[in-house]
Amino acid sequence: MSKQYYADIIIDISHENLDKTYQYAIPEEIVNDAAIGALVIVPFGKGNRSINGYIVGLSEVPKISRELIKPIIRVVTEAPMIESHLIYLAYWMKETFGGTMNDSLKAVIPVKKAVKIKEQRMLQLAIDQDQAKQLYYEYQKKNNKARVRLLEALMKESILDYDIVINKLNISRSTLQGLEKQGVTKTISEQIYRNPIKNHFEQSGAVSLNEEQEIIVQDFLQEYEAGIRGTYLVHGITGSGKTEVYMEIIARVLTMDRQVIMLIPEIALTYQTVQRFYKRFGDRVSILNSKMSQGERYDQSLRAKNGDIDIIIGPRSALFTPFQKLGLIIIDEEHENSYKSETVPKYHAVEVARKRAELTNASVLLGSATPLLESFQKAQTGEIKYYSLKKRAKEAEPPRVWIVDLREELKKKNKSIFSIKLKELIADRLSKNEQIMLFLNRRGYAGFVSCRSCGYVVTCPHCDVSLTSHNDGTLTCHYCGYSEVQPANCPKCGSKYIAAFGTGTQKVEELIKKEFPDARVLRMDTDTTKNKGGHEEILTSFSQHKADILVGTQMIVKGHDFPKVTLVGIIAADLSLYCGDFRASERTFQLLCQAAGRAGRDVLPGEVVIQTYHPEHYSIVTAAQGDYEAFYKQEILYRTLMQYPPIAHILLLLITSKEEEQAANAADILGNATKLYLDKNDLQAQMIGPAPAAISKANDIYRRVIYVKHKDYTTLIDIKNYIEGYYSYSQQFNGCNLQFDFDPMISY
DNA sequence: AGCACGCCGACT
DNA sequence: GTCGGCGTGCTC
Repeated sequence: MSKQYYADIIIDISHENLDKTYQYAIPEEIVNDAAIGALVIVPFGKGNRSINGYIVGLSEVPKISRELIKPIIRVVTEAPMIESHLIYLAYWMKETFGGTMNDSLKAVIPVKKAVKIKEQRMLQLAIDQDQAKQLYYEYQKKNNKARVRLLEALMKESILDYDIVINKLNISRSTLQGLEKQGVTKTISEQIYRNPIKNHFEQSGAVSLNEEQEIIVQDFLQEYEAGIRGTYLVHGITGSGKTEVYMEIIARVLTMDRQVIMLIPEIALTYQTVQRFYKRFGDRVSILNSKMSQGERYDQSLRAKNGDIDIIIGPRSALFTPFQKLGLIIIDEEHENSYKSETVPKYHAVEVARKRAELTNASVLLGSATPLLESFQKAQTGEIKYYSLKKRAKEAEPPRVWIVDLREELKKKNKSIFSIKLKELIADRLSKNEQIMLFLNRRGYAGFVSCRSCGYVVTCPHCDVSLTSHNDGTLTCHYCGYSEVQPANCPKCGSKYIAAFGTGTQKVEELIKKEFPDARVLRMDTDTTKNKGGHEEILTSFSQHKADILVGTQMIVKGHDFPKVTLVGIIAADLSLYCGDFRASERTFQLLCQAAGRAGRDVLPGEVVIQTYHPEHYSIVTAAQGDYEAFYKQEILYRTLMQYPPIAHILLLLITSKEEEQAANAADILGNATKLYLDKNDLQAQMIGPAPAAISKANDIYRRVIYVKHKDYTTLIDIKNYIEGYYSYSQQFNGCNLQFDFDPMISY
């Protein structure tokens, strides 16, 4: 007799109580078909009624007593469903990026709870008032308390919300069922799709492409129509018209009866972008964004599944839109950090997109002005196909870039945060009535408060970070939101010389107002964009020239075109350069390129001032020249030397616990286990740690990290699997949490 | 969601 | 006793 296998199955009934897995036995004759993701029919409940389910896990061990486990009736092999694809994708994500199957399923399958929100169920009388009255007395006589309660309510209000009836009126489902069967009441469920797009746009046809764009479109489509599928990278400088290329390609893919997912960074999901797509593709397009309710998101995925739409535009999560005939996934600005998930499984959208495309015979199109080093390297080796767009679509001249050495400024006795050059150019633009953007790289450097006599820094009592000072005299923690009043005296030495240091956006705004009292200044940061439309509001009023200067962080350099901006000032370019992260140079380069790209988008020529203490650093020099390839050559050298991604790969283990000792112990144990595993298997991997994380405490939770470096990603996955197994079988990690991150994009 | 079990008042 | 209404809890 051969071995008995078991399958974990999620039941295809939309109900919270059933939102878990059940174990079924796999009959021997269907073992080969019972793969993860497969649609199966299983007996369920007391009456063993046949119900659809999906296999989400396989094992050889029964989790409950064997007698209770029923066998699977059959595997449905005829029609592979999108659900099967997505569940398999979830399984692949779990294996590749770590975490449980549950974590992965949550990322991939829209929340089941949303079904309730979507289905606005109402309860109505199925009989007229007179009959109702009669029944009412009858029930009263029979002392049917629940029925009396319900009828009373229904006679007063002819239509009631189903949930209110159950919860507020305390009517159980069995009561309702009885009445429904007798034809006293009826439930009506309306499925109202919430189409997030309210306005109707005028349709517009194809646009004319320039030669560069045309070549890319033709080449891509030629391969596509020949049935070739792959990954493509469009490397196009800012303003080179990548979006037009996408639209042409999308239009053609649609005519071939395939559907399209287009990912864009949340921050770029502006009215402008969406509008362009609606104009071109009408109501076959839908969008997904974080401001939408769960119900709205669920609706979109349902519309996609039913084939009511062909294009979905959205952030990372749109990757899992259940299109039946997916033909193309586009990832715009593929270098953006937001494409990496911050929660388990910590996947990167580019990798998952390539996997999903592989499963559904689709192509992937990546676009960026500053591609991920990973992607560009793959383009170099030919693993993905490379296209470049070098011309600015509007024939605008590239901006003139000035690198200002801040050390020289000090020598010239200029103590202001604005260099002489920058001040001169600001004054010039103000006089010409043109606009200016001042960009501040805020990372870990927003006005922390320290004592000038003893050096004490005010830190968050719950997190291992310094507090940030705000104009209203409070100090806030950006990790947990903790806030306190700024002390007048140093809590440690009592000195009154305690003040905010560093340059926050507020500070820059203040200083600008001092230097140029007549300039109208707008500030954009997390403070001013807190309320709903804050973001859009500020950008709109700036584009309408209601202000001369826009001061802000990262967010001002992404998306949005401002034709009248002819000067971009980068206050301190190297703030992101030495943050102890192997991607620091790459990120600095990206930010500088983006910021520079904001200047002179239209006919007016633009200028950029980069202020830095490291004018000779290659990421600053190459960014000033707008030379990606030069940057790449330097950076890949560094990555090779240090064995960093994409040359080698990194597996990060994050161990957290409310107790510092527990976290430390667990990290030590896992460190030893890892070391043993590496030695035993003779793996030439490098292990760093265990050590406290850079942010060693966040929200009162202590954090330890272990890094493992190795040439092969697959080896790291093996290591992860081993540690994951070790961790889950061992009892000694109570109160701890373990997370994995491959080739991290953020510092821990 | 669907089903059964057990409690309770009412009726024969 | 027994029947029907009603609430609750479980489903591999």
